[in-house]
Amino acid sequence: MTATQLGRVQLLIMQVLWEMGRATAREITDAINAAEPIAHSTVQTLLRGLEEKGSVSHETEGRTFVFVPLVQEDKFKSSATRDLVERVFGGNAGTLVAHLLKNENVSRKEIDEIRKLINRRGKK
Amino acid sequence: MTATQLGRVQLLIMQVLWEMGRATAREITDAINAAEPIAHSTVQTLLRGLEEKGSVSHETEGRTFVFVPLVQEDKFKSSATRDLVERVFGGNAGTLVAHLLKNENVSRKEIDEIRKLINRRGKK
DNA sequence: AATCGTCGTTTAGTACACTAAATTTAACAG
DNA sequence: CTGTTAAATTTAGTGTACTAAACGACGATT
Repeated sequence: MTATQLGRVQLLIMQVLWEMGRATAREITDAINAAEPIAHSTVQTLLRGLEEKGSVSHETEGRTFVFVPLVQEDKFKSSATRDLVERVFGGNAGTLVAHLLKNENVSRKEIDEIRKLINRRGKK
Repeated sequence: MTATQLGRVQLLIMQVLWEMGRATAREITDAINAAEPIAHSTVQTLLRGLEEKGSVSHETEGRTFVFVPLVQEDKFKSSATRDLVERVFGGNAGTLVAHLLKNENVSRKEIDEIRKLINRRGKK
């Protein structure tokens, strides 16, 4: 069950909220506009959709809506990752990592990070 | 550029083709039906869409179409993986692995596999 | 030869993400 | 009190994935 399914732009909105903690529709529009053009009306519509889905909530502050994320970033990452592992890599996370190492350009620095993590995990 | 974008059921079809190498529409329908119900007509429609996109091709064998995959499985996996890393993990593959180890239930067996891979890579 | 079943093809409809224009609502300056 | 501005809300249009019913071709069976 992929409870936390987000579209591309919806994810952008959530990322702004995760980073800022709370934000108005206008602030979100501006933040996204720094990277790519988007209409304010679009952001508002998507926020309503996200609120319907239970991904965000809003508080009325004076006369403007301040939106806050309800879905946790980690929860979403888990959902997205599990989805990829399940659908593309037959449910085996190791296969995904193998693919990363073999076919994707992973920097030496990233590899070192991974080795550290895996060794720490091995000690337990 | 996410050239190789596939829907959920389209991916199922491709997986059948990747596994079998070549298959008729009927064979694909049967294979998917083993796991979940799907109408033969749906499979046929999706195959046409996949052919339009250039993901598959067909050869006429007697009076039936035999479909073959054009897109390579590895290419697709790369595309899907890169998409996740880019959109969800800020372009850092190490972050994805860190997430896997921290938040997903990865079996000891899979962890051993990963360690082997990473150590072999480290030697270079 | 007539009909039957199996294909591929055409057409239609639903659902959803995304986009944005149009409308309404609310504060506030003058 | 009234006009301007900026916000929220409503409404509508587009693209795409998915689903499947309806149609047509064609060899096989009788």
